[in-house]
Amino acid sequence: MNPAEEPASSVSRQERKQRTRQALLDAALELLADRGFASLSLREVTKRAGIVPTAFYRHFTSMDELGVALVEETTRTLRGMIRSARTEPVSHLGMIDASVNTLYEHVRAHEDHFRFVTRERYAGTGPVARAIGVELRLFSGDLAIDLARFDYLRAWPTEDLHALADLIVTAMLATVVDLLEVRPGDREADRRTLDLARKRLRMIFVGVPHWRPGA
Amino acid sequence: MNPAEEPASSVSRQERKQRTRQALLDAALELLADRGFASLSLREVTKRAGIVPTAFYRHFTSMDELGVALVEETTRTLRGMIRSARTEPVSHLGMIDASVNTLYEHVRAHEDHFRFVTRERYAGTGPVARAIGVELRLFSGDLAIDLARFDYLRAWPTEDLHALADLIVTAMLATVVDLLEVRPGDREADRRTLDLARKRLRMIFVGVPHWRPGA
DNA sequence: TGTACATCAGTGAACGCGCGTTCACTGATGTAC
DNA sequence: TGTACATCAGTGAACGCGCGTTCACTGATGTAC
Repeated sequence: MNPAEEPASSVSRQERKQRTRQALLDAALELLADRGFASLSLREVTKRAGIVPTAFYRHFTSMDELGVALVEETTRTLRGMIRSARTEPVSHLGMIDASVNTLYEHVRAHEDHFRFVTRERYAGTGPVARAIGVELRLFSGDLAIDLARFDYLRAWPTEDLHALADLIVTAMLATVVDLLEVRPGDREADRRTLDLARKRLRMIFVGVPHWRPGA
Repeated sequence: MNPAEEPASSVSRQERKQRTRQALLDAALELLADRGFASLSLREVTKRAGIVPTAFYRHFTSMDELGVALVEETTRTLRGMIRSARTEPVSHLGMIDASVNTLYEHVRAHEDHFRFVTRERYAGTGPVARAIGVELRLFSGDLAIDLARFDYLRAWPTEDLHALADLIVTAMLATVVDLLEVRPGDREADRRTLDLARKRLRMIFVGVPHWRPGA
C-alpha cells in the first residue's frame, strides 16, 4: 500500500508524498535503461513505483512534467560535476587529465542520469528535449566563461570562446556515450575510452595557441 | 485501393509491390518529422501509406525491419554526399568551405533522412540505433582513409587518424542538428550556422600541424 | 490532553481507444499448356 | 492466341491487451478548539 517501507507514523504526510514522488522519478529512470522516454507509459512507471496509476496525478499532471523533473534532477548531477572540476589543478595537461577523470567518476556514479540526457537530447521536439537543450546551452556558456580566464584565451572574442566551449562539450558528451556503451566491469575498455577522450581534448587544445581570434 | 495512382495494368505486380514498399518508407519518414521512431505505430504508417494494417506484413515482418530499411535508404543519401565531396578541391581552407557547402546542400535536399539519423542515433538499444552506429563507424573509417592522403597526416598512426575523423564527423553531425533547427527559410540563421560550422572545423584543423602523432 | 472536522495521498472500478496480430477472403496478375 | 490454374498484394472482421483519464471512495494525518 505504501511505496516506501517505514514505521509509517514516524514521518509527516508531506515527507511521504515527497518519497512517493522520488519513487516515481527513480522508477522512470530505471525503466529508461534501454528505451526512450517517449515509449514510457504512466502505468508502467506507477506500477514500478508501487502505486496505483491514478495516484500519479497527485504528483505530476502528465508524463512530460515528470520528464522535465528528471531533467532538473540530472541538472543537479551535472552541477555537482562542474563543482568538482573547479576544485582541480589548472595547468593545460593537468586540466585535461583532471577533467576526464572527473567526468569518468561522475558518469560511473550516475549512469542513468547521463544515459537519460544523451539519449533524450535529440529525441524529438517535446518539453524534455527542449529542457535538455536549454540546460546544455547554459552548461556550455558557463564553460566559455571559465575558458576566458586562461592566458591564451583572454583575448578571444566571445563568439570564438563559445565555439571552443561547444567543441569541448560535444567531445565530452561523445565520451559519455562511449562510457555508457562499455560492457560493465570491462576495465580495459574503460581505459581505452579515457585514452581516446584525452586524445580528443588534446587535439582540440593543441590548436588553441595557433588560433587567430575572430578569423 | 491502390496507394499509387497509376493506369494499373501498365505496371507489373512486382513493380506495384515495390511502390507500396516505398510508400510505407516515405510515410514513416514523414511521420518522424517531430517524433521518435519508437513512438511510430504500424497502423499509423499503413494508414498514411494508403493500405490496410495487415498488408504491412507483405513488405516487412516488423516495424524494426522497416526502421533498418530506412537506415539503408539514409545510407544511400550519405554515400551520395561523400561522392559529391570527393569531387571537390583539396587545399586546406578550400576543403573546409567545400565540405560545409556540400553538407549544407545535402542536408537541405534530404532533411528527413538527416533528421532520422541524428534523432535515432542515441535513441536506444534497438536494431535501428545499432544499424546507425555501424553506418557512422564505417563513415568515420572512410574519412580516416581520406585524411591519410594529406601531407600533414601521412605520418600519423591509424589511431590518431581515427580520433581526428571522429572529431570531424561529430562536428559535422552537430552542424546537421543546428541546420535542422533553423526555422525554414531563415537565410540569416543558415548563414550563421554555416559560419559556426566552418569555425569549428578550422579550430580542429589549426592544431593538426602541431600535433605530435601518437602522443 | 481530547474531540470533532478537514485535508488529501492513495484506491479501485470503469470508460473508450488504438494497438499488433490472426485468419479466411478476393480478385487482379502471372504462367503453363 | 485462348484457357485453366497458381500466385500473392491487399482486404476486412475479429481478438485480447495496455493505454490515459474520470470518478466516487477510504482512511490515515493534520488542525482548530
